[in-house]
Amino acid sequence: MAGIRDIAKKAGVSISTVSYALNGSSKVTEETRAKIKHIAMELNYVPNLAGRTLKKQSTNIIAMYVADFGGDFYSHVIDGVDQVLRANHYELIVGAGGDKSRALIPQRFVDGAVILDQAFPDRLIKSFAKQGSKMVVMDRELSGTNVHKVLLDNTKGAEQAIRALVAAKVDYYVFISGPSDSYDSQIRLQTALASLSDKTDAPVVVIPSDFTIEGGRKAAKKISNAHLKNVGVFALNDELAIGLYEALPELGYTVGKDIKIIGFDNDLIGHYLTPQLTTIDYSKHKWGETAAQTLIDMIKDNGQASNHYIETKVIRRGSLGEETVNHDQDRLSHF
Amino acid sequence: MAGIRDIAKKAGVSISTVSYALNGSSKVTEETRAKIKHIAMELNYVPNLAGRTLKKQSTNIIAMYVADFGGDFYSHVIDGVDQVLRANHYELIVGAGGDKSRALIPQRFVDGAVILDQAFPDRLIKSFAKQGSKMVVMDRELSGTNVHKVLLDNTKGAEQAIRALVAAKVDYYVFISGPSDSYDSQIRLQTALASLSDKTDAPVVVIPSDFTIEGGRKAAKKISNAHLKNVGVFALNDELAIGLYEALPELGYTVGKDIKIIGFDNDLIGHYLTPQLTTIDYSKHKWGETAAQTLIDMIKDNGQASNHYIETKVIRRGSLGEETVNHDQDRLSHF
DNA sequence: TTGTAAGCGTTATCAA
DNA sequence: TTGATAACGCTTACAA
Repeated sequence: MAGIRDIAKKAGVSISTVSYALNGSSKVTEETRAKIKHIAMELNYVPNLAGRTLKKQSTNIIAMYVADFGGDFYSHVIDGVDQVLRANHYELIVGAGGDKSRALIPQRFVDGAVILDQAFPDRLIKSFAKQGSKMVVMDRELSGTNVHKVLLDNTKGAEQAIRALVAAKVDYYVFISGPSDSYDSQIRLQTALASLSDKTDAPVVVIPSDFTIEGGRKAAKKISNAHLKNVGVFALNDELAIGLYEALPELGYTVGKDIKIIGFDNDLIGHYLTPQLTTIDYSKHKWGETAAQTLIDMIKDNGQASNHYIETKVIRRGSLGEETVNHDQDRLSHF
Repeated sequence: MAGIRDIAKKAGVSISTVSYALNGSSKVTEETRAKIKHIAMELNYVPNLAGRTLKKQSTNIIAMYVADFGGDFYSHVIDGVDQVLRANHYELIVGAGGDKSRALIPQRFVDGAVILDQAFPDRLIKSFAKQGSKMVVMDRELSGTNVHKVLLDNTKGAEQAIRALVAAKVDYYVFISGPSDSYDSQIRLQTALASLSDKTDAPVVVIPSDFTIEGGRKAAKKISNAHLKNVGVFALNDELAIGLYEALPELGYTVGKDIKIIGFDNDLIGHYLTPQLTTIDYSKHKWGETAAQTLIDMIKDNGQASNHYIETKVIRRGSLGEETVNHDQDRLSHF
């Protein structure tokens, strides 16, 4: 492992000259710089990040934390984050969850963090912030010094979902929720309940679930057991809706006819279901971009940073019944 | 940012005592240790990783590089990697692609790397290996000092696919390939061609493509333009097959009837297509586990490390025609 | 233009 | 059992 000293020795100069030459300082002859660069190349020199970090107290690396890598979701968000960071000369690493990788933040191995992982405790975020680490959260109501939030506009999204569902003229309503500690689930459910009671007196059943396909299957059984017909379901995410699609046929329901479904997230799979799933869409990519930009603003400390909300819109497809479908917008809707 | 010196000062001891106390050395009274730990906690002390790394020359962090985070694929592989690393007290970070994050390897920011990204140049891997970095590759034929490979058994998988396709009794064969620089694609295509010519003299058309859904759509048009009927398609990955499913109906084809399709990868979406997609499956999770274990063996240098191949199997579903389907094994097949 | 030397936060050797 | 100190690889102020 060649270091700066090896280069210095071989070039017959001091280590500071090497450092200057390699870091593009103008204090050095183009001639010596050339010589030094040549030798560095020969020796396969790579600067040791630990040494540099120790001195500079910054790494230009940003960490992002996600709950998992599954499904057609995180990839777009991460991509958005990555793109903006790259344009600003930051490097992105993604934490695969777990306690130890979270420690990279206070350990100063990263200059900042983007958090989209409900399992990342509020307590830790607050404590890191107090110690001066900059963070952007995408999954909770939390902001203050060193923490900003960039959230999905769950409220608007849930309202749009309810409006679409009410327009489908059903007799009963069912809301299937996510885990109780999910911020998204809480807001969507709360808004949906309020919004529905504004519009109709029809009965609504809430089925607590967990945002998984399996949860959707179980919910289907509950709906069937309650003998509900002509029912409108707001599945608070698309995975639940997928589970419904899997279980409903054998329970004697036909999606789009005696059961109308709207989801949330515009998961790619919804496009392949029959009938296609009506859902609430938003730009995952832009969400990521905005989060990254906010973090950069915080780090550069130019006073630009602020909290943000990401817009939602309805993707109308067959699951609410044929009459409401609009096929045109479909193909491009995943981004 | 409290450091080890702050603690020492406050405790009225030397910094070395603090270091010993915090690192569980037996050279220190339980009493002083308790006192020091208490103060450390009070000051929100977190060891600075750069300082520690500089001294210890290892971080216990492993990097994994993937091409992207999309689809129902990487999550399982990453999960397998993560699980094994965690059990061995290593931390996983995932590189979102891009030049700079690759530099983390020679910079000794990480103790080793798992590479599943065709865009990561061979040249770099070899050069890093020469400088002493340990790596496991999952996407190419490359091994030697400091590099081992853990590969999918593409050969066996392709043979299985061809055997299944031939059994479906078609008149023509079409192979749709991935990008020409993809190792997986190369092996699958090469094996498929050899295997088919062993079994039949029926004509085979090779359509070069790119492993994307869009690529599959385009391939469908080519098949239609060639006026092929009763054709058996080996889509070298499932995304291509999905593209076929999207485009074929409007071209007058019915999957499972006049066109039989087999894919590769067992993507989750294949389960939701009509008819369900027959495909080649393998344990993505185990693949990741094996790669991680191999890397750990290399780092611990216990002579255990070796190259590995991951087994494949056929998931029979409707796309080869009804008679070959076996529904039982389906639900559990994603893992 | 180049060299000397201090210092970043930690660990580990040696002496007390 | 504890403390003083060198060392890790690099950057940078200051001296030459």
